[in-house]
Amino acid sequence: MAQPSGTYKAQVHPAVDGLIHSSGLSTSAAATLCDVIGPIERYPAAAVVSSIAPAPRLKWILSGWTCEMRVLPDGRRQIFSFEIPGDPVLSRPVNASNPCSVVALTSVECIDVAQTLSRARESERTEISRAMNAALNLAQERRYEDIIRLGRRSALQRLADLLLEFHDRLDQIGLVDERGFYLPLTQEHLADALGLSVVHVNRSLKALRLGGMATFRFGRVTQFDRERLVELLRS
Amino acid sequence: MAQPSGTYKAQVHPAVDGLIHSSGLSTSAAATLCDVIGPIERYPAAAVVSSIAPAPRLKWILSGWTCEMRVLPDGRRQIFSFEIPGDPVLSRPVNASNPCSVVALTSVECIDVAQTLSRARESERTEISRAMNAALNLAQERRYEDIIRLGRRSALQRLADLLLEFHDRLDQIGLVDERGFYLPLTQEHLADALGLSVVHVNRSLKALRLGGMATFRFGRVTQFDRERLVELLRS
DNA sequence: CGGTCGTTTGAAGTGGTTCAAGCCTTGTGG
DNA sequence: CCACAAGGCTTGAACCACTTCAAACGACCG
Repeated sequence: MAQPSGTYKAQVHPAVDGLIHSSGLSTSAAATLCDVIGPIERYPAAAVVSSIAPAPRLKWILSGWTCEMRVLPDGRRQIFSFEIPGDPVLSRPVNASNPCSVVALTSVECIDVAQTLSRARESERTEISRAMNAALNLAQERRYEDIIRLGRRSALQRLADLLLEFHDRLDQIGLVDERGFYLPLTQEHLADALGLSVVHVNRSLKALRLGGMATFRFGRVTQFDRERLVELLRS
Repeated sequence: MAQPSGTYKAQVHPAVDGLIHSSGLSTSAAATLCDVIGPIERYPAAAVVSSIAPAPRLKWILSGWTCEMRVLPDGRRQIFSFEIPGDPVLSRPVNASNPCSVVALTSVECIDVAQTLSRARESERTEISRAMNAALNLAQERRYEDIIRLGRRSALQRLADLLLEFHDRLDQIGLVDERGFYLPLTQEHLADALGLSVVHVNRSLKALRLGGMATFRFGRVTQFDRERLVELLRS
């Protein structure tokens, strides 16, 4: 799973695909990035991706899923975002004022951006760094959608909206085929992201399934009908 | 309302106070900032603070309140954030993919940050620019709290949490006195920020009032009991 | 093959919405 | 200075979306 030798193939590397897509990284800079990818950090599912240093560190996901989340005093959780290959994410040191932790949902491979950048030549360093920032910005913009989702949508719409987000993001990195896409989450994860109870997520998923709009089962989304899901958001 | 001549007095300038507080701007750089404050843009209540240029422009609020919001297809609104003097806010050109508009809630005075920076000397320019970014970052971090508010809190808690945020932010710029603070919003604004109906905001405000935790009436918050409001969030 | 975690379903309760009407406050024009 | 209009606030009653609790079922793992 390290970088390929020499030439870079877009199709085999969803993460690089994603960065190119979200930030307009040039293919030549992308090739450089592949070459200088530093020590790969690996985390098993459920591990916390935390910065050991006292300052936040920017990580870049090569493979696997993570989420940003916080556990509330009463034990309930709020998930703020999900990261897939090609996404940058800020991992912070664990302390009281930490707004969120980054948690691996599957086994995860990622790199430390600053560390990898230090291995690149000056010229490409700035371009890659700019691209990472652009991708980070894009993630920030998504938060507006998150807030609308929580503030002004019904349970069914929240699910539809989130599934659409997953579909479109995974599609950009080539992880969607005609049969659907993998979604390594439990219903509880969806509940914690959408501000709903697990039970109600279950019922809403059933409604989506019976309505023929999307089926989420065994970690896979199938029967995904983009048009009708979008339609659902307009009511 | 232009900058004072020569010396800078913290007490008379809530906006500068705020920037110092949120970003650790040095008092000398703050004095420079006051001196170079560029053409002041003025907007009446309900006006849209939009960038005429095709690119987003960073504005810095001198006086008055604004909010970031979006109107949904069905006419309902979602308010993403409120800005008070000393806050930076990104004003975007109006177009279809615009995530949000900045709207003046009172009459507002602000400056264009880039324009003002161009009037400062190199050395102070970087420091002021860094401070603006730090303040912008702080606003970003607040979004985590916003999401928890919407995702995992009851109506009463959402109100308590938002009032606490207002109180603490206004306190930092010296806009709270022992009698309380001004809050130039309608109940509908609160509803649109908290993802609730106006009617329910009204009932919840009544509950807070009867519970002796806070009274919001006629654009003023009084009887503000910080401890009990914090207590309310821990249940 | 048993245990654990995740999913599914039912029944009852509750927090928030919607609709509708009346009231209060503020601003405006006569 | 008063009358009126308009917008915001307040209240009641009915309804519905979502939660909670509880129990059973299914899939996966050692």
